[in-house]
Amino acid sequence: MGRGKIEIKRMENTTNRQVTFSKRRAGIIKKAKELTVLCDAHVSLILFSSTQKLFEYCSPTTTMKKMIDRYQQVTGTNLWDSHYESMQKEFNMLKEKNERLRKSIRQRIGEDLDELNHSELCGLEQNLSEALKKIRLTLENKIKRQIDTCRKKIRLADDPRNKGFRELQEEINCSFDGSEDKYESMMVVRNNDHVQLFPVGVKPNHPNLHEREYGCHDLSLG
Amino acid sequence: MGRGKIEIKRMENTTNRQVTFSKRRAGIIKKAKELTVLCDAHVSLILFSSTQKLFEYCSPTTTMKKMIDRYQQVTGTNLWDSHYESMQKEFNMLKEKNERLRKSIRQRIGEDLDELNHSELCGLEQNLSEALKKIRLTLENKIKRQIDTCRKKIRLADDPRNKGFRELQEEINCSFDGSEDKYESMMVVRNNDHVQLFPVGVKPNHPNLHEREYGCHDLSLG
DNA sequence: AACTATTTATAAGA
DNA sequence: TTCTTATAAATAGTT
Repeated sequence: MGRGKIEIKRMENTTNRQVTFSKRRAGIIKKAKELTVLCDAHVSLILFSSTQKLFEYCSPTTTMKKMIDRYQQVTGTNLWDSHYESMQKEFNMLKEKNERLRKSIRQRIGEDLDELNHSELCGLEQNLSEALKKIRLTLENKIKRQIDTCRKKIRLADDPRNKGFRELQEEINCSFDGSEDKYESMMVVRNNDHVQLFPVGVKPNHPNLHEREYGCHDLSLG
Repeated sequence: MGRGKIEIKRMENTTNRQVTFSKRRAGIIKKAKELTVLCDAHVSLILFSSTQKLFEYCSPTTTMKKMIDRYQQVTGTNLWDSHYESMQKEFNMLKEKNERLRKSIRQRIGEDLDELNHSELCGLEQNLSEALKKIRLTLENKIKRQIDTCRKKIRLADDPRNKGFRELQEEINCSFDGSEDKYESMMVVRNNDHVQLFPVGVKPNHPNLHEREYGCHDLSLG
């Protein structure tokens, strides 16, 4: 049914194959709908294109699950059990992966180091060193940007041509105890190539405060 | 397509309905076959007539079970939910946890740092610093112990009261290029409070060797 | 189940 | 992709 007759065999031209799939997919789904309505039938249709895209139709009088349940009942095949098995497998794999990730983090915290041999310890040391460099750089850049912004505002405020000094000052305070970062001020201590940053704020400055804070966000391994 | 046009609504005449079901059933199954072959698609079709009779088609390149498994994988709907609801929940929780662990590791490698606010960055910095201290301490202790062991053995070997010098010497070599640690010797470079260790061995000493080795063990997040 | 007038689906082209 | 249209295919009503 078309301009010419075609042989029913795999269409070699990819574009053609995809276009034909689109058209015939629409056709078969229409047929399924008509069959449902005209003949009071229950129809479920699952299609995967050659590009692995999913299309489906299911009579509105039923659901995919009901159709499959019924299919099993009639055919006697039990699809659930084998599915349960495969799910169990996936589950265990995920668990293993999870354990490996936890172990990696524990080692990155400095625990369970005895299990590593020398070469692995060296690798870990190097890896953490580099990470630390990146983190300190990020931190430093962040501070620098904020200090710059601050300076600009102060310069603006100090300029005698500018009126509304009070309002500007308030703005500065606003942006400084930052809704974004929740700290008020920062102490930067530089020793060798190492920058240490201490937030100075109204919050009680427990020595392990940061660790616990970070922990809250990302180390809750439970 | 027929002697007359029909309206798409339930056919009231039972005989007619059943005849039409037969004809259209054959039609839709033929379409499913053609779609399979022409477009290299995977098709599964389940039909229940109004008399509850089952008919089915499945592309010969797959099976009903595979189609259903794939269907739920793609849709995420879990047809088996009612059977294995609790397992599904656990599975999803595990998946989420997994994602959080990965993110934590990425940050500990120095990636995705922009997502952290200042306080979190400080915490991470402190956390890594401390971990690094522990790792370096462990590494140093390991070396020290090995050097001590070595010294003892040499002292023993040098003692003129001891016979079998050659055997002892071999034992020393054995424990030194260690089945455990797979390196032959170590260079310890101390600068400030920072100890850097360079394995000196027969293996080609690529600058990123450790990182890659460690990566093999613990950073394979896939 | 077979026939056939018609409708419908669609292949190729725009 | 979407529309057009000539033609093939499906099928409703009939036998």
